[in-house]
This record gives sequence, structure tokens and C-alpha cells, in this order.
Amino acid sequence: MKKYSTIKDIANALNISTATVSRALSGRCDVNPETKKLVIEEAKRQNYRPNPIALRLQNNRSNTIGLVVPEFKSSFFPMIIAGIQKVVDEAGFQLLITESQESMEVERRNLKLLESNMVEGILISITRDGENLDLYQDIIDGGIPIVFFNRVCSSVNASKVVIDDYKRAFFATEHLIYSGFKKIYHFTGPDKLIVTLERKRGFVDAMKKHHFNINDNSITTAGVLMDKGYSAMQRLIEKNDIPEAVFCFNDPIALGALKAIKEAGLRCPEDVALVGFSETEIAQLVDPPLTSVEQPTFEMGETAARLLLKQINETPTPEVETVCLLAKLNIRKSSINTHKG
Amino acid sequence: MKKYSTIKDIANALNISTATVSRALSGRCDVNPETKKLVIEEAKRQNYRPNPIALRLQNNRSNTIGLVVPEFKSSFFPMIIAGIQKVVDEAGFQLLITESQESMEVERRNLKLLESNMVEGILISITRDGENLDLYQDIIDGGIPIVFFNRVCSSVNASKVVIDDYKRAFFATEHLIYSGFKKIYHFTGPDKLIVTLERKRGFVDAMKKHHFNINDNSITTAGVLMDKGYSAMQRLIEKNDIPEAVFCFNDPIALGALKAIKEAGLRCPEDVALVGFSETEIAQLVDPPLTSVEQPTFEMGETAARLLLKQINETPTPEVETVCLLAKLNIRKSSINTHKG
DNA sequence: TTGTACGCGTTATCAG
DNA sequence: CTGATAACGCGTACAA
Repeated sequence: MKKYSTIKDIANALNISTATVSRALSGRCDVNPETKKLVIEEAKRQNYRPNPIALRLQNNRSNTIGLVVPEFKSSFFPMIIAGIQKVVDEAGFQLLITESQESMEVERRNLKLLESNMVEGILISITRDGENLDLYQDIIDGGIPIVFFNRVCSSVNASKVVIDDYKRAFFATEHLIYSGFKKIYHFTGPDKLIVTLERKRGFVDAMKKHHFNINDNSITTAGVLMDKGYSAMQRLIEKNDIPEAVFCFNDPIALGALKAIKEAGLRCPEDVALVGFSETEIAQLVDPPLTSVEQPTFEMGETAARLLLKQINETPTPEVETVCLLAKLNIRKSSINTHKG
Repeated sequence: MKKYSTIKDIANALNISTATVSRALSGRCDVNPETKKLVIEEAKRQNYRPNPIALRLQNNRSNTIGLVVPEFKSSFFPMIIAGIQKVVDEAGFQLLITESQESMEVERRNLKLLESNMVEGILISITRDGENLDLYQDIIDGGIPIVFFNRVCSSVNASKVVIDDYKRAFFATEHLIYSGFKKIYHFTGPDKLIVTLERKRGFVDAMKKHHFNINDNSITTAGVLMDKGYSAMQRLIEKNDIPEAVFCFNDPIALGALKAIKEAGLRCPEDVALVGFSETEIAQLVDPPLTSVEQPTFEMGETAARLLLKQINETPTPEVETVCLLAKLNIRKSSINTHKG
């Protein structure tokens, strides 16, 4: 444990008061140039630097906002962060980022860490593990506004930014139906996320609308990351229950499925067509290029940050609001029906 | 500006002393159960919560370490962060992440932000813009150890984690030479980075060793991101100065080049072979799969974090050290010479 | 069991 | 121009 030099140390060394030291150091004019020089020299000698925490204790403002994301291995959250950074920078605030690693417990720790750094607001996309409901509420009650984006928490009264998952999933499924595929499956995400449920609902409703059969095998729980899509598809192949097309919860799942398809000597889209979701940069680069729903990630980040700044700056605190952004289906080779033409 | 409730407010409301309130709230036994109950009720009524900054002012420890990365759009830094997170978590520390967006000025702001949150140490990979030399030194002098990783700052006396860029670049180039390619070019990175210089040096020395000609056109400055590789390759194609093989500064550059090659109706590796660097997850997924140098990203994060914790925890402060990790060339289809056999 | 007083590091106010 | 002192919010010896 080190002992840092303080103004008091300098004052003692020079036999003057802390007040004078403080003034000399803050470069005011109402101090004798000579003593000022002495103070600055002594400060340098002692390697003095002001204690940032003491400063903050008085200001009671940090000009900082905090962010919690589940992960940033896929390019999805990084794109959102870029949007957040832009708005936050422009507003003269700074951004502190933490990663919950999809763990509720780590999320808790992160939130408390941000709180103890006195961030003035928090942006969060929650873990797939579940919700730290009590803590969200507690933080908000404590006067720190929270804005949820992408993966939101329904039961907390806070601003939220989402996309129209249901509709896009519905249209993506219809796209497969209109393309002439008959046996259409869905690889779904983590049970507890609202986005999972919404996308699944979109899939189911589209299938029902067109009187397509949905049985026990139609929907497989995959998850979030690539390896889950890989194993889900592998299991289907092993069971010889191979669908003509799969609508996947997200791009990594679709890419994992693609890998399994290729390894089994099958082809995409000839044998199995694929549709992803949440457009990652990789989608366009793989072979075949992946049909996917493009989310306005950058815009989502901007919007979330703006909502938060509103909560922070405006008095009285404005009503919370939920913004729904529009996504778009990019049709590429992975979902072209080569049999039908 | 809100007014938060403090123990003083509670004390006033109940006509007792702040000390009693403090004790009651911290759940000690040496306080009348009755007053304790009253205090807790009043605290809840006033929506009291302890001021984290005041607490920290006494402890003088934050149990937090800070991180600055240039970006996390490519999967490179996220992988490193995963390694850092692991070690930091295990040590009971927390991690605060900031993104410099490849800007020296943002990097400055981030470093100061971390400093003012009293992190106990900082991990950093510097921007391609250049070095905030004075600030690094100042922070270290102030008693906060810094560990550089990947993109390091040579002139600061601090611990560093790097890979053997020179050797790997040398071997990657030799791989192309041994494969029988004659006209071999290099797309290089940002001028100011040491990694750029090391990789370029490896390329040049390998070419020289085998008496290959290097002229003004052999080396093109590309940069860091995909679009730069794209435009660099486009320019060569326009000039009809098409190399048989290109050793690229990193994977995104190689992927950009690949895009340009395909768009021009050329094929990889038949017309232009490619080798990347710093293995991203995409490398294996593109068509053709990309030959690339695999960096031990996770391990790099672990190592950097461990070095930092050493600096933080051990007294007297241990000597700084530079760790060089071993990378590995993964040969895939993009660099197979189809003419030679 | 409770209250007083001080310390953490700094700035600001006021009196000298 | 300078020094003493209060204030920021909390914990905690020590005294009552």
C-alpha cells in the first residue's frame, strides 16, 4: 500500500497552509509568485497529484455514464457501442463499459461497480441468464436512470429500445414459405429472453397463417453462440430429420448450422436453406452469403444513449418511453430455392 | 441537480446523531433495536443510499483495473478481453473498459477517466494514431502501473506483452516463397505502430534472404480495417499490377483484398493468393478459407492481466518485464499454389 | 446504548 | 497575499 502525497504534505514541508498550496496549485493569481514557485517545486519533488475521489466528493457529478453488455465477441454489440459512443461523446459525457459475460452474477457486480463510480445513468442489455430485477429497480429508485436496449426487462418501468422482432421473424418465415420451401424449422434462442419469445412467436404465427404444420421437431432450442447452432444442426442430421430450410435465432447460430451442413457433405441452400437474424458483418462474407435480418445497430446505440441523456438532463424527469426501431430482411444466396427456380 | 439523502438528514429527522445512524445502518449489534428500527424505516422513507465516493475516500482502494482498447469491431480485442476478464475476476478485481476509437485524444480522455475513478492499474493497447507518451509516463509516475499489450509503446518503462511479429511475418513470407509464388507483395499497416514495422521487417528480410526483388510497388500502406485492404487491392488491379500473392498486415485487410479480387472477376488463390495475420474467427469461414497467423489472443489477455496484478500487489514493485508469446501460421486454401502443384 | 469529534483530500469562504 | 475553518458523506475511536 503506497502513501500518496497530499497538499497537506506540501504545506507541512513548506510551513504554509493547505489553502495556500491549493491556490498555488490551481494557478490562481492571488498568490505570491514566489511562494507559488516554491509550492510547485515541492509538489513536483513529492510527486504530488490531486486525489480524484476527493474532488468528486464535492462536485457530486461524474459526467460519466455506464454500459453493461453481455459480450462483444460477435460484432453485434460493438456496433451498438459505436452508436452509443458517438452520442455520449457529443454530449460531453464519458463512457465506462463492462461485460457481464452472460452471467447474472457478473451483471450484478458490474452494476454495483458502475453505481459506486457514480455514473449518472446506465445503459444495459441484459444477460440470457435472466433478470436482476430487484437491482434494476433499486438503482432506478436511487436516482440513476437506466435505459434497456435490445435485450430488455419488461417488468421494470424504464425507457427501452427494441426492434420489431415479431414482425421481422414473421416476414423472414414468410420469405421461406413464399420461396417454396415446405419443411421449415426454427432454431430458437435462450428461453428467458423476450427477443427469443418474440422471434419464435413470429415464426409460429407465419407458419400458422399459411397452414404449415408445426410439430415437436419444428422448433429446436439452440442458444446464442455458433457452437450451439452447429450442434443443433448436427443432431438433426444424425436423426436424419433434415429440414429444407431453417430460420435461425441469430447469425452465429446460422453460421454454426452452416458449418455442420458443410461438414456433413450437404449444401446450402440446395439441401438446407438458412436465414439468420441480427446481421453481423460476417453474414455477407461466408459462402454462401447469408440471408439475414439487418438490425439498425448503430442507430439503436444512438437512440438508447439519447433516451438516457434525456432522463439525466431534463427536469422534471421525463416519462419513460419505448422506442421500436425498424429492421430489414436482406435476402442473399443462403435462402434461394434452387429447385423451384 | 438532485439532492440525495444522507445520514445527516436521517439524524436530523430523528433527532439523533449521525454516528448512531451510521451504526444502525451498518447492522451492528451495539445499538438499541428500537432506534435501529426507526433509523431503517426513516432511511427507507427518505430513500437513503450511501454515497459510494465518500466510502472510497476513506478506503483509498477501488479494487478495479482499467482497460483501453482501440476498438472492438473485429473479434481480435474481444478475445483478448476475455482472457483479461478471467484473470481479473479470479483476482477479485473488477474491470472497467474504454474504447479509444483509434484516436489519441479519446485515449487521453479515457486514461484520465480511469485515473479519476482510481483504478489501481491500467491495461492498454495504443491507438494507431500515435502515443500519448507524456501521459503514460505521468500515470506511471503517479503510482498507477500500466501494462501494454499487442500495440505497445517502446519508450515507456513498463511491462509489455507482444508476439514475435517479426518471426511470424518472416515465416509467412517464406511460406509464400516456398509455395512457388514469384511476385509477392505486402499490404502494410499504420506507419506508427511497432507491429507494423516488425511485420514489414519480417517481410523484407525474408524476401532479401531468398534474393527476391523488392521495388517501390512491393509494399503498399493499407491500414487496419477491411475497406483499406479493399481499396489497396483495387488500386493494384486498376494499375494492372497484380501480384501472385499478398502478405497482409492483418485479417481485415486480407478480407478486404479478397472482396476486391472477387469483384474484379479474379480468383483466390488461383490469381492472387492471400495471407492474413492475427487470426480472426472469420478467417476460417470465408471462401476460400484464409491462411493466417494465429495469435494467442486469450493468452495475451491473461498474461497482460497477470503482469499488471503483479505490479499492483507485490511490494516492492517488481521489475517491469516484456513477455513475447508465440504465434502460429495456419495454412489454408487462400495461399495454395494451384499452378505448381 | 448514544453522542462528540476527527480523519479521508480538496476547494471555498472569510477574516486577517 | 495568506491562514484558519467549514464543507462534501461516511466510519469510527473515544467519551459520556
